[in-house]
Amino acid sequence: MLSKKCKYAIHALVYLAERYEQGPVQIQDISEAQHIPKKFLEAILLELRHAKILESKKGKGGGYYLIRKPTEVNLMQVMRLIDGPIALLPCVSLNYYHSCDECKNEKICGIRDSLISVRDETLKILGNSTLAKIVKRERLINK
Amino acid sequence: MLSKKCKYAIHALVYLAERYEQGPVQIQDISEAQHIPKKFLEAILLELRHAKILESKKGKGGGYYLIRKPTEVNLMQVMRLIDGPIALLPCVSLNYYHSCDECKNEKICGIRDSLISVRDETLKILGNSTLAKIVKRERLINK
DNA sequence: GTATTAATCTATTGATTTAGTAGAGTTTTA
DNA sequence: TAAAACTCTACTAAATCAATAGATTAATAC
Repeated sequence: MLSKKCKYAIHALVYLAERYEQGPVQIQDISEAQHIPKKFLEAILLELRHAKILESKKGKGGGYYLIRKPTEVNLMQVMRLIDGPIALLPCVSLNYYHSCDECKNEKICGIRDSLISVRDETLKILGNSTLAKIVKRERLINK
Repeated sequence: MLSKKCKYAIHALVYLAERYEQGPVQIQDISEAQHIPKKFLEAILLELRHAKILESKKGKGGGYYLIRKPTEVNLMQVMRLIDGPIALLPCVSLNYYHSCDECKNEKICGIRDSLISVRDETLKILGNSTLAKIVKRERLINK
């Protein structure tokens, strides 16, 4: 399961993608529209800024905005950033690999095969789910 | 990520599947072979018994054994039992569904589509990963 | 029928993670 | 220089995870 933090991050990013290249959006605005606790959201947006997905502007007229194209930000990136590994076990993780201490020999483990398949299928779908596609989908539904 | 509990459960079940219809296996035996803390393993095996996957026998010559065919127990069942939902959000879960309180309208949510795809692909792979197949895989590797 | 073996049940615990909150500080703009 | 808005540090309550301890019950062998 994704953490609430991650779900909030995705919703905030989709919200910002809808307003791409339309100037900074205030935390308050996102917080109210998406029902995300403001202080919690502040921390999340900061993290996305540090990851160079967002940029911010201080002072009046300030706020947050996307600095990558909505076609270039996907759910795989966001989930990895906020929640860490996508794989179901550390020993099949590409970005957060470490071996299971209780396994003597990883090569002999019969469950890794299945978990590698799950990982690869999941990454394929999430890597393909860009903010642009999500925004498009929501606009289609609303028509 | 799977909990350690779930990983332990899977390893214990694979161990018992290797010994299917060969009489009860003691907790101590599984615990040592798979490097699982004994007391923790006790609780896990009890849970698997309550789920009617295992049965136990007390006293001398006692232990745990599979009461379902290894072809009829798969990773999807075990993960759901021990860790709960497989879906990435409660609002796309088949067995543990509940709506996101902050979403006004689920139909309009553009991220659900992707998460439903992830869920379906994951279930397909895990549902197909039976203990029998895992045991077979390990035997092949060992040859 | 008693000793031994092995699962069962109840309960508690420490560490970590999650989901926030509080409040002072800094930067920008009007 | 006041107001707006992000930034940073620190703290906290609750839940979950990963066990551990110890007394109890049931089955078997002798």
